[in-house]
Amino acid sequence: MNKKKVSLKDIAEKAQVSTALVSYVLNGKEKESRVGHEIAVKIKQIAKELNYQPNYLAKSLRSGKTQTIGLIIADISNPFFANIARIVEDEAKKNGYTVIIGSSDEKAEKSWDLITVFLNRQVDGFIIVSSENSEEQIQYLIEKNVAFVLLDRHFPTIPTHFVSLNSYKAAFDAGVHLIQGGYKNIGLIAYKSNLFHMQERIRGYRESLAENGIVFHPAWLKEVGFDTIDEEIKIGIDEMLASAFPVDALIFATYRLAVTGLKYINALGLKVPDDLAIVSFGQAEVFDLYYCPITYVLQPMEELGKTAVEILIHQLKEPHAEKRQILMEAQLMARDSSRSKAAIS
Amino acid sequence: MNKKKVSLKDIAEKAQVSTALVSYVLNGKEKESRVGHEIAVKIKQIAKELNYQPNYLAKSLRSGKTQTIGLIIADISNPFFANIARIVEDEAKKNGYTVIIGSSDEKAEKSWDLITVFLNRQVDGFIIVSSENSEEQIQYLIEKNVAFVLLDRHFPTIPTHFVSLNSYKAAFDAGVHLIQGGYKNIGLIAYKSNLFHMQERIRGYRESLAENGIVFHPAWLKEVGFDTIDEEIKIGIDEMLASAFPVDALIFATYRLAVTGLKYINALGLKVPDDLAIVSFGQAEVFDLYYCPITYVLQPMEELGKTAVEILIHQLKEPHAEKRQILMEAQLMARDSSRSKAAIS
DNA sequence: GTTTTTTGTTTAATCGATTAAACATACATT
DNA sequence: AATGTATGTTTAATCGATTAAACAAAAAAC
Repeated sequence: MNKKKVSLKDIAEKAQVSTALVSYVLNGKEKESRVGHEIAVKIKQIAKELNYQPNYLAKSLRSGKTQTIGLIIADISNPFFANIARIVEDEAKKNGYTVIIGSSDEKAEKSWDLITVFLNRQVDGFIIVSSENSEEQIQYLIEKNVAFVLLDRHFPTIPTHFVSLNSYKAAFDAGVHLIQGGYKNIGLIAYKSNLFHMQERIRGYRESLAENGIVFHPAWLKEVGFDTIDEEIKIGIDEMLASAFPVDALIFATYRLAVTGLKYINALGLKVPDDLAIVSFGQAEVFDLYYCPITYVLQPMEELGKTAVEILIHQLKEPHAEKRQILMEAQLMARDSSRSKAAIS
Repeated sequence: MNKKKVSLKDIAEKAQVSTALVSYVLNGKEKESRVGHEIAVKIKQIAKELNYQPNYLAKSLRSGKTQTIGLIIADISNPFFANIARIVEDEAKKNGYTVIIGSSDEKAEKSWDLITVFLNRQVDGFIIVSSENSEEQIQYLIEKNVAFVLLDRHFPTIPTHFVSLNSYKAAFDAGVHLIQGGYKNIGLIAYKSNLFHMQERIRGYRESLAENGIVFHPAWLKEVGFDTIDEEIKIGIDEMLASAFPVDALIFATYRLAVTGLKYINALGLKVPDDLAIVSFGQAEVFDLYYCPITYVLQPMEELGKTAVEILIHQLKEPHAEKRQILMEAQLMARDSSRSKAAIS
């Protein structure tokens, strides 16, 4: 990284003026600072000639702003989050911000680390997809007066800005969709997590049964641990199928659960949807490629990401505006994996 | 972002010494700068008490180093690159570096943008997955004496550090594998690209045929444009099947081509591998989930990513060491989609 | 023809950390 | 006692940009 970069001073010298003038001109403050017109033109010309690029570090040091956003996501290897990351990055760039991304891998500890590192890097604010038990981190940010928005997951008891999905409604719709298709014994595989959005998915599912007069059986709900999904999903599916009321349809509460579950369903030789109908949260190419396209809950990723950026940037400008809390609606994309029982020969 | 941060000066005042001493002590230079022992202890203690965190901006401005790496990948929505990104990030962090990621979406223009933005942000160096026709960018970096490593793709005519895959060998192996399985009419779907790794995949494929006495037919090779893969793949597959020598096996040169191609193969109602055997580059969950697990070329992602970081960091320490150019070997993971013809009933 | 205003430009402090060089003691050497 | 050598510590410049305040010269006001 050689070739000493062009600095304000270089321009100043070449134009035979002080750096102050150069700074005023290049920041469009000629008017307020009443810079002479010819000089202003000259400075602009020299700046262009030398291809001057201001030094962000110096700027940031002075201003206390880095024009950088820290994005902490729960799992970069999940295509949903990878996509969100890309959207956030694009949107931020449009607004003159750079994004630094970190993946917490669903671990509160890693997310603490990232917060520390990013704060050290003087990010202007955060967009966070929270992991379980990270409430104290959020409290910490609030106390420190750091700007942030929660994305995709939020804590109903902590007043923060957030943009997430109406998980209750989405799960409810998924349940109703299956019931209307003639399925009666509907299972749900979710994460064992106290995260609000997960609890809401469970609640929505149960409510869909209740409201349609279907008695819920405990074997139909399996909550699996993050670190043991492979084994637990197998156990869960086995139990659902072997129960006194064997399931004929199954909802997966996340993309990863679906992928793992479907592998096992394949291994068991079950035919979707004849033996088992499927609806899943999250979307991905996988669902298209499956021999029987998978019905899924379409999350408005583009909007989620863009809105998060928008809220954060607005917050940076007006730190004390009231909290914006947005719940977006998902859309159920019905495909073959949940086609009506009547339609199955 | 309130609560004025603790600075060196704060510590200095509290300890009644100059900032110089504080700096020496906290940077472990007590010995060289012969700082008094009691004072050193006192300073450390106060620093801990106040939970002092140095200001990276100031440090960087002074030192000219930001401890930041710019990672430019070709496509963040491709799980292969998303994974690489994660590996690079982890490895960099272990070495005290932060990574800023940008996706060029296979466009040279976007990649130019990213280079400019990242240089402005004073990254110490780059790890780049080049897009087509970006040679001049590479030349520019060389001229500017910027540290960088090419990852996964390189330009054989430009002397740079790089870590990539032995694409020729991998494609050759894929061809041989199919031939040994009894397949004789083998097609390849690749990108229409002058990128070296793509040309090498084509060369390896053709060589595998040639070396086994199979006459290559032009209809067997389809090169599709980045922006028109959907349509072109359909055309390509149609032509391969309708040709005078209809293919009984197909190699996809990348993950994305495979996903798109398999969708079409599904739509055509072809059975893998009975009607058509498949081998693909890249790996992903999709390949496990397919009704018939897909044979793929396993790239040593972990090593690719780690080595790239290692080379870059070494380069930052010793800018003039000779170029390290590494070609790693892929491993063919044989699965059902290419099982031997003899084994098919 | 002073005084005041306006216009145009420079000076210097600042952001926070680093570090060469200067300074000030104490101790050792002859 | 005079000089030299360690041992501690402070001063001040530096990285590059911003900006309040000081300054100077020209134009307007009385």
